[in-house]
Amino acid sequence: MLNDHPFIESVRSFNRFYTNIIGLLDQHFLDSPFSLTEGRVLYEIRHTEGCSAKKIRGNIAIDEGYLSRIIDKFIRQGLIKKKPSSADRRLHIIELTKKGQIEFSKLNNNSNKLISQKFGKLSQNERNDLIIMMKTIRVFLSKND
Amino acid sequence: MLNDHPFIESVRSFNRFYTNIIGLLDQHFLDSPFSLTEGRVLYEIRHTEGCSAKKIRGNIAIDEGYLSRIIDKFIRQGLIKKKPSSADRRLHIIELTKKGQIEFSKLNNNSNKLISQKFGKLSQNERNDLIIMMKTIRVFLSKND
DNA sequence: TCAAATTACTTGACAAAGTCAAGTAATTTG
DNA sequence: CAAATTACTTGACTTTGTCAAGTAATTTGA
Repeated sequence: MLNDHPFIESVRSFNRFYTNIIGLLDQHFLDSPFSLTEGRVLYEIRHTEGCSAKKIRGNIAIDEGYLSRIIDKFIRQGLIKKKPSSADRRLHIIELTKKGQIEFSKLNNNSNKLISQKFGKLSQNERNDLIIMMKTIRVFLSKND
Repeated sequence: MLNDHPFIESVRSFNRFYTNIIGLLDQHFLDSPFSLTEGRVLYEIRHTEGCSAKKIRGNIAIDEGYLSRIIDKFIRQGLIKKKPSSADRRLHIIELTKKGQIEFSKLNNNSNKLISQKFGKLSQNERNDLIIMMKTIRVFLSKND
Protein backbone atom coordinates (compact mmCIF):
# COMPACT_ATOMS: atom_id res chain seq x y z
CA MET A 1 0.00 0.00 0.00
CA LEU A 2 1.41 3.29 -1.24
CA ASN A 3 1.91 5.99 1.35
CA ASP A 4 3.23 8.88 -0.76
CA HIS A 5 0.79 11.63 0.09
CA PRO A 6 2.28 14.45 -2.00
CA PHE A 7 2.14 12.08 -4.98
CA ILE A 8 -1.49 11.16 -4.30
CA GLU A 9 -2.43 14.81 -3.86
CA SER A 10 -0.80 15.70 -7.18
CA VAL A 11 -2.65 12.93 -8.94
CA ARG A 12 -5.94 14.03 -7.42
CA SER A 13 -5.29 17.61 -8.36
CA PHE A 14 -4.62 16.59 -11.95
CA ASN A 15 -7.75 14.45 -11.95
CA ARG A 16 -9.87 17.40 -10.86
CA PHE A 17 -8.26 19.52 -13.54
CA TYR A 18 -8.71 16.95 -16.24
CA THR A 19 -12.31 16.25 -15.19
CA ASN A 20 -12.98 19.87 -16.04
CA ILE A 21 -11.21 19.58 -19.40
CA ILE A 22 -13.30 16.53 -20.27
CA GLY A 23 -16.39 18.38 -19.06
CA LEU A 24 -15.58 21.31 -21.35
CA LEU A 25 -15.08 19.01 -24.31
CA ASP A 26 -18.31 17.16 -23.56
CA GLN A 27 -20.20 20.41 -23.97
CA HIS A 28 -20.71 19.68 -27.65
CA PHE A 29 -23.45 17.29 -26.53
CA LEU A 30 -25.42 20.32 -25.31
CA ASP A 31 -26.26 21.41 -28.82
CA SER A 32 -26.67 17.89 -30.11
CA PRO A 33 -29.72 15.62 -29.81
CA PHE A 34 -27.65 13.18 -27.73
CA SER A 35 -26.80 12.78 -24.09
CA LEU A 36 -23.25 11.96 -23.06
CA THR A 37 -24.13 8.30 -22.58
CA GLU A 38 -25.97 8.11 -25.89
CA GLY A 39 -22.89 9.61 -27.54
CA ARG A 40 -20.70 6.94 -26.00
CA VAL A 41 -23.03 4.20 -27.17
CA LEU A 42 -23.08 5.67 -30.67
CA TYR A 43 -19.28 5.76 -30.60
CA GLU A 44 -19.11 2.08 -29.68
CA ILE A 45 -21.55 1.13 -32.42
CA ARG A 46 -19.47 3.09 -34.92
CA HIS A 47 -16.17 1.55 -33.86
CA THR A 48 -17.07 -2.02 -32.94
CA GLU A 49 -16.93 -4.70 -35.59
CA GLY A 50 -20.08 -6.86 -35.53
CA CYS A 51 -21.43 -4.77 -32.67
CA SER A 52 -24.02 -6.11 -30.22
CA ALA A 53 -25.43 -4.92 -26.90
CA LYS A 54 -23.12 -7.40 -25.23
CA LYS A 55 -20.03 -5.94 -26.90
CA ILE A 56 -21.07 -2.41 -25.96
CA ARG A 57 -21.38 -3.51 -22.36
CA GLY A 58 -17.94 -5.02 -22.65
CA ASN A 59 -16.56 -1.57 -23.41
CA ILE A 60 -18.61 0.83 -21.32
CA ALA A 61 -20.21 0.23 -17.94
CA ILE A 62 -23.93 0.65 -18.50
CA ASP A 63 -27.08 -0.98 -17.14
CA GLU A 64 -28.45 -3.68 -19.44
CA GLY A 65 -31.98 -2.31 -19.42
CA TYR A 66 -30.89 1.25 -19.92
CA LEU A 67 -28.77 0.25 -22.92
CA SER A 68 -31.66 -1.75 -24.34
CA ARG A 69 -33.80 1.39 -24.26
CA ILE A 70 -31.12 3.57 -25.83
CA ILE A 71 -30.76 1.06 -28.67
CA ASP A 72 -34.53 1.06 -29.04
CA LYS A 73 -34.55 4.85 -29.24
CA PHE A 74 -31.80 4.84 -31.89
CA ILE A 75 -33.84 2.40 -33.97
CA ARG A 76 -36.98 4.55 -33.66
CA GLN A 77 -34.87 7.54 -34.75
CA GLY A 78 -33.58 5.59 -37.72
CA LEU A 79 -29.94 5.87 -36.62
CA ILE A 80 -29.16 2.16 -36.38
CA LYS A 81 -30.52 -1.13 -37.58
CA LYS A 82 -30.54 -4.43 -35.80
CA LYS A 83 -30.59 -7.97 -37.16
CA PRO A 84 -30.53 -11.22 -35.20
CA SER A 85 -27.15 -12.90 -35.42
CA SER A 86 -27.35 -16.01 -37.58
CA ALA A 87 -24.89 -17.83 -35.33
CA ASP A 88 -26.78 -17.09 -32.09
CA ARG A 89 -30.28 -15.71 -32.37
CA ARG A 90 -30.23 -14.25 -28.84
CA LEU A 91 -27.71 -11.68 -30.09
CA HIS A 92 -28.60 -8.78 -32.31
CA ILE A 93 -26.00 -7.32 -34.60
CA ILE A 94 -26.21 -3.55 -34.58
CA GLU A 95 -24.95 -1.15 -37.21
CA LEU A 96 -25.35 2.48 -38.14
CA THR A 97 -27.73 3.41 -40.95
CA LYS A 98 -26.69 6.06 -43.46
CA LYS A 99 -28.53 8.61 -41.29
CA GLY A 100 -26.72 7.30 -38.21
CA GLN A 101 -23.38 7.74 -39.95
CA ILE A 102 -24.23 11.32 -40.81
CA GLU A 103 -25.33 12.11 -37.26
CA PHE A 104 -22.21 10.48 -35.88
CA SER A 105 -20.05 12.57 -38.20
CA LYS A 106 -21.71 15.77 -37.04
CA LEU A 107 -21.09 14.85 -33.43
CA ASN A 108 -17.54 13.95 -34.25
CA ASN A 109 -16.86 17.17 -36.11
CA ASN A 110 -18.18 19.25 -33.25
CA SER A 111 -16.01 17.34 -30.84
CA ASN A 112 -12.97 17.89 -33.06
CA LYS A 113 -13.74 21.59 -33.23
CA LEU A 114 -13.78 21.91 -29.45
CA ILE A 115 -10.49 20.03 -29.14
CA SER A 116 -8.98 22.32 -31.76
CA GLN A 117 -10.05 25.32 -29.73
CA LYS A 118 -8.68 23.96 -26.48
CA PHE A 119 -5.43 22.62 -27.92
CA GLY A 120 -4.96 24.90 -30.91
CA LYS A 121 -2.60 27.38 -29.30
CA LEU A 122 0.10 24.75 -28.91
CA SER A 123 3.15 24.72 -31.16
CA GLN A 124 3.98 21.68 -33.26
CA ASN A 125 6.64 20.66 -30.73
CA GLU A 126 4.28 21.05 -27.82
CA ARG A 127 1.69 18.94 -29.60
CA ASN A 128 4.25 16.20 -30.18
CA ASP A 129 5.30 16.32 -26.54
CA LEU A 130 1.70 16.22 -25.39
CA ILE A 131 0.98 13.06 -27.36
CA ILE A 132 4.09 11.38 -26.00
CA MET A 133 3.12 12.31 -22.44
CA MET A 134 -0.42 11.03 -22.93
CA LYS A 135 0.86 7.75 -24.34
CA THR A 136 3.31 7.37 -21.46
CA ILE A 137 0.66 8.04 -18.83
CA ARG A 138 -1.46 5.42 -20.51
CA VAL A 139 1.32 2.86 -20.38
CA PHE A 140 1.96 3.65 -16.71
CA LEU A 141 -1.70 3.31 -15.78
CA SER A 142 -2.15 0.10 -17.70
CA LYS A 143 0.60 -1.60 -15.70
CA ASN A 144 -1.84 -3.33 -13.36
CA ASP A 145 -4.15 -4.82 -15.98
CA MET B 1 -8.33 26.32 -36.77
CA LEU B 2 -6.18 23.27 -36.18
CA ASN B 3 -6.31 20.58 -38.84
CA ASP B 4 -4.03 17.93 -37.37
CA HIS B 5 -6.29 14.88 -37.35
CA PRO B 6 -3.83 12.30 -35.99
CA PHE B 7 -3.18 14.71 -33.12
CA ILE B 8 -6.89 15.19 -32.43
CA GLU B 9 -7.50 11.45 -32.58
CA SER B 10 -4.70 10.82 -30.07
CA VAL B 11 -6.12 13.41 -27.70
CA ARG B 12 -9.58 11.91 -27.98
CA SER B 13 -8.25 8.45 -27.42
CA PHE B 14 -6.46 9.62 -24.27
CA ASN B 15 -9.62 11.38 -23.12
CA ARG B 16 -11.64 8.19 -23.46
CA PHE B 17 -8.96 6.30 -21.56
CA TYR B 18 -8.72 8.87 -18.79
CA THR B 19 -12.51 9.15 -18.50
CA ASN B 20 -12.43 5.47 -17.54
CA ILE B 21 -9.63 6.04 -15.03
CA ILE B 22 -11.60 8.84 -13.40
CA GLY B 23 -14.71 6.64 -13.47
CA LEU B 24 -12.80 3.87 -11.68
CA LEU B 25 -11.53 6.27 -9.04
CA ASP B 26 -15.00 7.72 -8.54
CA GLN B 27 -16.24 4.29 -7.58
CA HIS B 28 -15.48 5.01 -3.94
CA PHE B 29 -18.69 7.06 -3.93
CA LEU B 30 -20.59 3.78 -4.44
CA ASP B 31 -19.99 2.67 -0.87
CA SER B 32 -20.33 6.15 0.57
CA PRO B 33 -23.52 8.03 1.43
CA PHE B 34 -22.63 10.68 -1.17
CA SER B 35 -23.21 11.11 -4.86
CA LEU B 36 -20.37 12.31 -7.08
CA THR B 37 -21.79 15.82 -7.12
CA GLU B 38 -22.31 15.86 -3.37
CA GLY B 39 -18.71 14.77 -2.97
CA ARG B 40 -17.53 17.65 -5.14
CA VAL B 41 -19.60 20.12 -3.13
CA LEU B 42 -18.21 18.72 0.11
CA TYR B 43 -14.72 19.05 -1.33
CA GLU B 44 -15.31 22.72 -2.16
CA ILE B 45 -16.70 23.44 1.30
CA ARG B 46 -13.66 21.78 2.85
CA HIS B 47 -11.16 23.67 0.69
CA THR B 48 -12.72 27.11 0.25
CA GLU B 49 -11.95 29.83 2.74
CA GLY B 50 -15.14 31.62 3.86
CA CYS B 51 -17.17 29.33 1.61
CA SER B 52 -20.61 30.30 0.30
CA ALA B 53 -22.98 28.89 -2.32
CA LYS B 54 -21.72 31.59 -4.65
CA LYS B 55 -18.08 30.52 -4.23
CA ILE B 56 -18.97 26.89 -4.81
CA ARG B 57 -20.69 27.87 -8.03
CA GLY B 58 -17.57 29.78 -8.98
CA ASN B 59 -15.63 26.52 -8.84
CA ILE B 60 -18.01 23.87 -10.11
CA ALA B 61 -20.77 24.23 -12.67
CA ILE B 62 -23.95 23.37 -10.82
CA ASP B 63 -27.54 24.60 -10.91
CA GLU B 64 -28.31 27.16 -8.21
CA GLY B 65 -31.44 25.38 -7.01
CA TYR B 66 -29.80 21.99 -7.01
CA LEU B 67 -26.89 23.29 -4.95
CA SER B 68 -29.30 24.96 -2.54
CA ARG B 69 -30.94 21.60 -1.92
CA ILE B 70 -27.64 19.78 -1.46
CA ILE B 71 -26.58 22.37 1.12
CA ASP B 72 -29.93 21.94 2.81
CA LYS B 73 -29.45 18.17 2.91
CA PHE B 74 -25.95 18.53 4.40
CA ILE B 75 -27.37 20.79 7.13
CA ARG B 76 -30.13 18.27 7.92
CA GLN B 77 -27.46 15.57 8.10
CA GLY B 78 -25.42 17.73 10.45
CA LEU B 79 -22.41 17.84 8.11
CA ILE B 80 -22.21 21.61 7.69
CA LYS B 81 -23.40 24.74 9.40
CA LYS B 82 -24.44 28.01 7.81
CA LYS B 83 -24.40 31.54 9.19
CA PRO B 84 -25.42 34.74 7.39
CA SER B 85 -22.40 36.81 6.42
CA SER B 86 -22.17 39.92 8.55
CA ALA B 87 -20.91 41.97 5.59
CA ASP B 88 -23.74 40.94 3.23
CA ARG B 89 -26.72 39.19 4.73
CA ARG B 90 -27.77 37.65 1.39
CA LEU B 91 -24.71 35.41 1.62
CA HIS B 92 -24.40 32.47 3.95
CA ILE B 93 -21.00 31.38 5.12
CA ILE B 94 -20.78 27.60 5.10
CA GLU B 95 -18.40 25.40 7.02
CA LEU B 96 -18.01 21.76 7.97
CA THR B 97 -19.10 20.63 11.39
CA LYS B 98 -16.95 18.14 13.30
CA LYS B 99 -19.13 15.37 11.88
CA GLY B 100 -18.70 16.82 8.39
CA GLN B 101 -14.94 16.81 8.79
CA ILE B 102 -15.01 13.16 9.83
CA GLU B 103 -17.21 12.19 6.88
CA PHE B 104 -15.00 14.13 4.51
CA SER B 105 -11.92 12.36 5.86
CA LYS B 106 -13.51 8.96 5.29
CA LEU B 107 -14.34 9.89 1.71
CA ASN B 108 -10.85 11.21 1.23
CA ASN B 109 -9.19 8.11 2.65
CA ASN B 110 -11.22 5.83 0.40
CA SER B 111 -10.25 7.93 -2.58
CA ASN B 112 -6.59 7.79 -1.61
CA LYS B 113 -6.83 4.03 -1.25
CA LEU B 114 -8.17 3.64 -4.79
CA ILE B 115 -5.45 5.86 -6.20
CA SER B 116 -2.84 3.82 -4.33
CA GLN B 117 -4.21 0.67 -5.91
CA LYS B 118 -4.26 2.12 -9.42
CA PHE B 119 -0.87 3.86 -9.20
CA GLY B 120 0.86 1.72 -6.60
CA LYS B 121 2.77 -0.51 -9.00
CA LEU B 122 4.85 2.40 -10.28
CA SER B 123 8.48 2.84 -9.25
CA GLN B 124 9.63 6.00 -7.53
CA ASN B 125 11.10 7.25 -10.82
CA GLU B 126 7.92 6.52 -12.71
CA ARG B 127 5.90 8.36 -10.08
CA ASN B 128 8.17 11.39 -10.38
CA ASP B 129 7.88 11.32 -14.16
CA LEU B 130 4.11 10.97 -13.96
CA ILE B 131 3.78 14.07 -11.78
CA ILE B 132 5.99 16.07 -14.15
CA MET B 133 3.93 14.98 -17.14
CA MET B 134 0.68 15.83 -15.39
CA LYS B 135 2.00 19.26 -14.46
CA THR B 136 3.20 19.87 -18.02
CA ILE B 137 -0.11 18.84 -19.54
CA ARG B 138 -1.77 21.24 -17.17
CA VAL B 139 0.48 24.10 -18.22
CA PHE B 140 -0.15 23.30 -21.90
CA LEU B 141 -3.92 23.21 -21.47
CA SER B 142 -4.00 26.40 -19.45
CA LYS B 143 -2.36 28.35 -22.25
CA ASN B 144 -5.64 29.73 -23.55
CA ASP B 145 -7.00 31.02 -20.25
C1' DT C 1 -32.46 59.52 -1.77
C1' DC C 2 -35.26 56.31 -3.26
C1' DA C 3 -37.30 53.55 -7.10
C1' DA C 4 -35.46 50.20 -10.29
C1' DA C 5 -32.19 46.77 -11.13
C1' DT C 6 -29.32 43.25 -9.54
C1' DT C 7 -27.66 39.63 -6.57
C1' DA C 8 -27.89 35.44 -3.52
C1' DC C 9 -30.48 32.15 -2.46
C1' DT C 10 -35.02 29.21 -2.07
C1' DT C 11 -38.89 26.58 -3.61
C1' DG C 12 -42.20 23.99 -6.58
C1' DA C 13 -42.89 21.52 -10.52
C1' DC C 14 -40.90 18.87 -13.75
C1' DA C 15 -37.75 16.14 -16.94
C1' DA C 16 -33.79 13.36 -17.78
C1' DA C 17 -30.80 9.75 -16.42
C1' DG C 18 -29.98 5.58 -14.27
C1' DT C 19 -31.21 1.25 -11.47
C1' DC C 20 -33.48 -3.06 -10.09
C1' DA C 21 -35.81 -7.03 -10.69
C1' DA C 22 -38.88 -10.05 -13.04
C1' DG C 23 -39.77 -12.04 -17.49
C1' DT C 24 -38.94 -14.20 -22.39
C1' DA C 25 -36.63 -16.74 -25.75
C1' DA C 26 -32.39 -18.94 -27.31
C1' DT C 27 -28.45 -21.59 -26.12
C1' DT C 28 -25.33 -24.44 -23.33
C1' DT C 29 -24.29 -27.96 -19.93
C1' DG C 30 -24.11 -32.31 -17.65
C1' DC D 1 -33.36 -33.53 -22.57
C1' DA D 2 -34.17 -31.01 -18.07
C1' DA D 3 -31.76 -27.47 -15.61
C1' DA D 4 -28.83 -23.66 -15.85
C1' DT D 5 -27.15 -19.84 -18.24
C1' DT D 6 -27.08 -16.08 -21.50
C1' DA D 7 -28.82 -11.98 -24.13
C1' DC D 8 -31.96 -9.04 -24.11
C1' DT D 9 -36.65 -6.63 -22.79
C1' DT D 10 -39.98 -4.42 -19.92
C1' DG D 11 -42.25 -2.22 -15.89
C1' DA D 12 -41.75 0.24 -11.88
C1' DC D 13 -39.01 3.03 -9.51
C1' DT D 14 -35.22 6.32 -7.56
C1' DT D 15 -31.83 9.62 -8.23
C1' DT D 16 -30.11 13.43 -10.42
C1' DG D 17 -30.50 17.61 -12.63
C1' DT D 18 -33.15 21.72 -14.75
C1' DC D 19 -36.26 25.68 -15.17
C1' DA D 20 -38.66 29.36 -13.67
C1' DA D 21 -40.97 32.08 -10.31
C1' DG D 22 -40.42 34.05 -5.80
C1' DT D 23 -38.15 36.46 -1.49
C1' DA D 24 -35.08 39.33 0.83
C1' DA D 25 -30.84 42.05 0.79
C1' DT D 26 -27.91 45.10 -1.70
C1' DT D 27 -26.39 48.21 -5.38
C1' DT D 28 -27.13 51.62 -8.94
C1' DG D 29 -28.18 55.86 -10.95
C1' DA D 30 -31.33 59.81 -12.07
